[in-house]
Order: sequence, then structure tokens, then C-alpha cells
Amino acid sequence: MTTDQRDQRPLRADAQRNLERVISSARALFAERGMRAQMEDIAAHAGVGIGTLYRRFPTKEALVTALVRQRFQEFAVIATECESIEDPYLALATMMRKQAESTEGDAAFQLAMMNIDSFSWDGIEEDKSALNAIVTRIIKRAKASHQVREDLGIEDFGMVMCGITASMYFMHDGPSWRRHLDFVLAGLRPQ
Amino acid sequence: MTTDQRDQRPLRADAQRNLERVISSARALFAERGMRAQMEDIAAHAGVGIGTLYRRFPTKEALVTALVRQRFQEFAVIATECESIEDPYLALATMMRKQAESTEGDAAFQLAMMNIDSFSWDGIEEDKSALNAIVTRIIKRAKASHQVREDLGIEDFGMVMCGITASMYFMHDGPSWRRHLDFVLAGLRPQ
DNA sequence: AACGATACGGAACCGTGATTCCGCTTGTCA
DNA sequence: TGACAAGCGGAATCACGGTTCCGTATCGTT
Repeated sequence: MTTDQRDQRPLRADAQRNLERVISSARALFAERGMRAQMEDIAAHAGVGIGTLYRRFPTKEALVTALVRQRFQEFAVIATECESIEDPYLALATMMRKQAESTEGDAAFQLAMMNIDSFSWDGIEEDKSALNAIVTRIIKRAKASHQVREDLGIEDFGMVMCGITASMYFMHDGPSWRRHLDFVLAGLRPQ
Repeated sequence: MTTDQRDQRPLRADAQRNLERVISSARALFAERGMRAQMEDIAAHAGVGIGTLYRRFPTKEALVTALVRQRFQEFAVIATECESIEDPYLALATMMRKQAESTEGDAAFQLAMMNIDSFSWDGIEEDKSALNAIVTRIIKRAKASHQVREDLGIEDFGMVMCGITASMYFMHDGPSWRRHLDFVLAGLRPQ
């Protein structure tokens, strides 16, 4: 779940506890400082030594990737929930709103969304395409109901969410990113 | 113009030449590598020593800021040109298109637009507000003609351009940022 | 309770890249 | 054309942060 299911024997009790602390501290510090959050600070915040942190995540990149994967999985859950909304357009709009909402304050994910820092994000593809499958269905349904432009595609979804994420990440003052989302949702309508 | 008008005596001929080379190399390398472009490489690309580069721009931040100011000034020119377009909505839309277009490949500016890297961007405010004045007029006119939402504000403009810049900066594959701009322009219409 | 596998802490190490320093060179001006 | 301020180059310095290493501590099993 966290690192990877592939590894066998369960963690020692204390190690498991530390792992959870590290993840939650990482989330908190990345949210607070973006990618500038330092490994050492994360360890300290979690109340463990750096060595311990590195035992679970061999690099900073690995740590960030783990966090991002979790969020993609959460996205998939949200998308699935929204798929059961009757109105096709509302399903799409609600999904976008909820995903954006859940992204707020998750700098690690935001960065991944935006591909910053030349990380390779190994192992994300899998989670990403699982999500894409669901989103594609939702878009298809919305198009079939003629409530959104016919030329809307799954790639547009990624791009637009990236832009909205940017508004969220960068514009700390100014109007809320929600407004940006509103504009885009309106712009998705036919024509 | 480049560094600051405030400094008196004109540069020595060779220094002026080098300054221009440095600026153009900086633009090129930032475009190519984003903020990862290194001072040393910029100097080398310009055919000067690092010491020379640092003589004009005491820090990397100063260099980037200079480039960004130039672009804001260019934005102002574009905005002014567009102000003379008769149709109010077209004026706004064209301005946004042209500004975005001129931003393509200018990583330094893109970063500024997005506020990355915790730079302070000292001295930009001036140029920024000069631009804002013009844009505000264009928006006001568009609203008066009822061709865009009544609640559109100058802050929305900044946010939206930031989002589009992000699409431009981050989504090297996928659809073009122009599509994102299309969505937003459509979404700016009344209601 | 004893033992080996796991895990822990954190000082030391290292690479990267910005910035400084200073002895030498060149443009400008009288 | 001589003097000197302005400019130049680039090796050396520094700071910062990620990563490694290893002696010690703890867990879980027999």
C-alpha cells in the first residue's frame, strides 16, 4: 500500500509505526514548504533519525512518489464515486471539483501533476492509467449526452487539472483556484 | 533598461556588448533548461567569464528578474496594441492569446508568473502595475459590452494566465496550451 | 533468557552550483 | 600615449541538502 505490496514479511511493529509517522510528516511538510521541505526536517518532524527515513525510502524521490501514488489511488476512489451520479455533466464537474478539493494542500502531488523537478515518478503510470480508465468513461458519457464539447478528450482533462493545480499552488493571494475551475467548467460546454 | 536606468555613466563599449550577449544567452538557456540553467553555462554560452556575468548581475535572482521585467514591458506593449481593437471581447481575447504566445519558451518569465523558487522579484511591481492598468481598461470595456461575465476582475486575469502558463511549462506532451486558453476564453463569456 | 534479524540515530561525506576574490587587461580620456 | 577606472577571467570558496555508514538498540522467535 505505502511503499509497495511486493515486499513480503510485515514490518516490525516499531518500524510500521515509524513509517506511518514519516509519511504523515512528509505530507505535512511538503504541504507547508513544497518540494523545499528537507529530508532531515521530515525525519525530525516524525521524531526519527534520518537513517530511519532512508531505510524506508532510499531517496527523496521515492518518498514523494509514494505520496503521489496514494493520491492517485484516492482520485480513483473519488472518480468511481462520481460515476454513479445520474446527470452526466454533473458527474464530470463534480469529479473535477472533488479531485481538486482533495489536492489542496498536497504539494507533493501538485508537483507530480505538474512534472516539476525532473523526477521520474517511477511506478506511477500504473495508478495513473487506472484512474484514466474511469475518467475516460465519465467523459464519454458526458459527451454522449451532448452536455460538453464533442472534442473533449482525456488529455484535456490532465492539462486542465494541471492548470488548476498551478493556480492552487502558485496563487496564494488573489482569487481562489475554484474560480479558475468555474471558468474551465463553463468553457467545457458545447461549442 | 536592462539592469536599471538609475545607474549613471554609460557602460564601456565592450561591457555593453557583453551585457547584451549575457542577456540573450540567459534567455536561451532558461528557455532550454528552465531555472536549472546554471550561471556558469550562461557565461560560457555568452563567451564571457563568470566574473563578468556577476559584475552585471550580482545574483542569479537579479538576472532572472531583469529578464522578467523586460517581458512585462513587452506585455504592456502588446496590451496597448490590442486596446485599439474595436470589438471589446476580441480585444481581450487577442491580448490573452498574444501574451501567451509571446511567453512560449521564456522559462524565466513563466517561473515569475508562477512565483516559483521563492524569489522576491524585487522591482517587478512597477512594471506589473503598469501592465495591470492597461489590462484593467480592456476588461472593463469587455464587461461594459456584456460580452464577458460581469464578475470578471483583473485578479482573474492573473490567475488564468498563470494556469495557462503552467500548461505551457509543464505539459510538454499532450494537447497544446492553446486548447486550455480556448476553454478559458469560452468560460469567460456571460454566465 | 538468548540470539539473530531488523531497525535506529545521526555524524560524516559528497556533489552541485552559486558567489567571491583578485591579479591581469583594455577602453577612455586628457 | 600614459594613467587609471572599469572590466575581465576563472580558480577557489561556501553553503546547502541529499545520502551513506556503522556502531548500538530493539523486536520477535525459540
